[in-house]
Amino acid sequence: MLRFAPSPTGDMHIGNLRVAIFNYIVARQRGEKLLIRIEDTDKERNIEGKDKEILEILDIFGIKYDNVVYQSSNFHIHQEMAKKLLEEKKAFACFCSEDEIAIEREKAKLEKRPYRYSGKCEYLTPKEVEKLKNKKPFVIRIKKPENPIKFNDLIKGEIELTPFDIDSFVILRADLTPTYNFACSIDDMIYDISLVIRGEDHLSNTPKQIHIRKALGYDKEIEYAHLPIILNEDGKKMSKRDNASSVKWLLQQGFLPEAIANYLILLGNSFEREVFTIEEAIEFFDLSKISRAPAKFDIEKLKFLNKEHMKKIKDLAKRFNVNSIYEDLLQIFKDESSTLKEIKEKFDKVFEKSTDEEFSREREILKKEILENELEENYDDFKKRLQANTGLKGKKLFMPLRELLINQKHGAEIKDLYKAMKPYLKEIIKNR
RNA sequence: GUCCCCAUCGUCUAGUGGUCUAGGAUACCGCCCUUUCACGGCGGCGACACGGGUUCGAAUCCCGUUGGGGACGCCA
Repeated sequence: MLRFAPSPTGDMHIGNLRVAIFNYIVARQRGEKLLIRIEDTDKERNIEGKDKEILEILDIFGIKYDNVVYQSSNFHIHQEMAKKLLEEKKAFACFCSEDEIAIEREKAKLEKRPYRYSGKCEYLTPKEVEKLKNKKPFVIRIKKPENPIKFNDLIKGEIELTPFDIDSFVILRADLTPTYNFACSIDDMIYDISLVIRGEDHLSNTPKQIHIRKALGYDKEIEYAHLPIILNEDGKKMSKRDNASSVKWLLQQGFLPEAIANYLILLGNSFEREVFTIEEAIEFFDLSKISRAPAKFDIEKLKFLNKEHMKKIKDLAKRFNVNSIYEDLLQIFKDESSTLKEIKEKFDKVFEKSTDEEFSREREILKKEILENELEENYDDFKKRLQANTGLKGKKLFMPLRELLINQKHGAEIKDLYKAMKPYLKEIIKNR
């Protein structure tokens, strides 16, 4: 079983979505199930409704999963496991206050050395522990391992972390809730996860999680693949400040889910084809071939892919919830737009009044001519008549004419527009 | 600061010692099409971070430098 484990603490990030897509693809390739695990261990930061939003987004992208679980519902198991480690002396109660730790951390920074837990509470006698337990709040720390922890990452290769870098870290908070690493490690164990695909920012958590399971006596090896992170234009990690990092924002901008998914799969990869769907990618995607270097997000390339995927859409009127007589016009706008939003903006403009001064006189002449006569079947005949009866020609004919049609000076060929708009052309021009 | 990861056109990448005067895509520029713009067709610009090795031969292997990124929470 594979899993996608988002925390419900903010908008879905494209990096997260990429992780979800890859988990889905690989689960399908391996014929394994996909579990969605909502990591809601931090009560303070959980945002009401974000879990539903995440599931909706997975749905929009066509990511099918077999089950959804909430990490908080396993708290009792996490607590039991912590108790077990405590009894086996693989973990210990730590009475250091947050202030004390903060001071030590500050000191380490000043001395330009990495902060590590002092080990102060590790060797308290059982009697001392009992005494302190009644007086002070405490956390549970797991003892750091005796030997380095090694694992083989499917993307990064062999990774090793020393006991010093793993450190004796907190597994249970003072309020008895588990920390991320502890809950995650145990849940991966109890749901029998075979492969964890996640972002590179978790790379140094992995040895800690392996250490936890080893301490619990779980021998089965879980495979890992850590994806390089996505950088913004400036080469920094994409954050909430970057609009494009939000899946919701991209969707609002009129990017198709198919195109976004396509782009996220393509990023850091190379295939024979560049334009494809998630389902098609299952055929040729290879996790081990992802570039190990972080990649910059390029919205221009996304636009290109969006255009490609938009070509396939035949029911734009339905998508925009407008009368199907406008389908042909929408299709013309589609050819010159790179997002749905762009199409819609061009379409909406057709129904607005023209305010442009430059050709207002020519527009009036043409408007009168068009409204007073029957429309020709053929555009060329229509054009000839306008030319003959108004005396307008060249730029002074075509620019105002296009403005009458679509309220823009530039755009698709008038011939095509005429054909598409003929049934309702007079209506539009009347209100222009 | 410490640990870990990474390094080919602006961007995403192909490339696993000779087939590389480095291929593709995108972006950009030009021409054609179009009485305009876009689409489409054709073409162009553009990269092996640097310095040492190894080798007959290095984008490719090794070392170093530089640069970038990630991690160092009772966040996930």
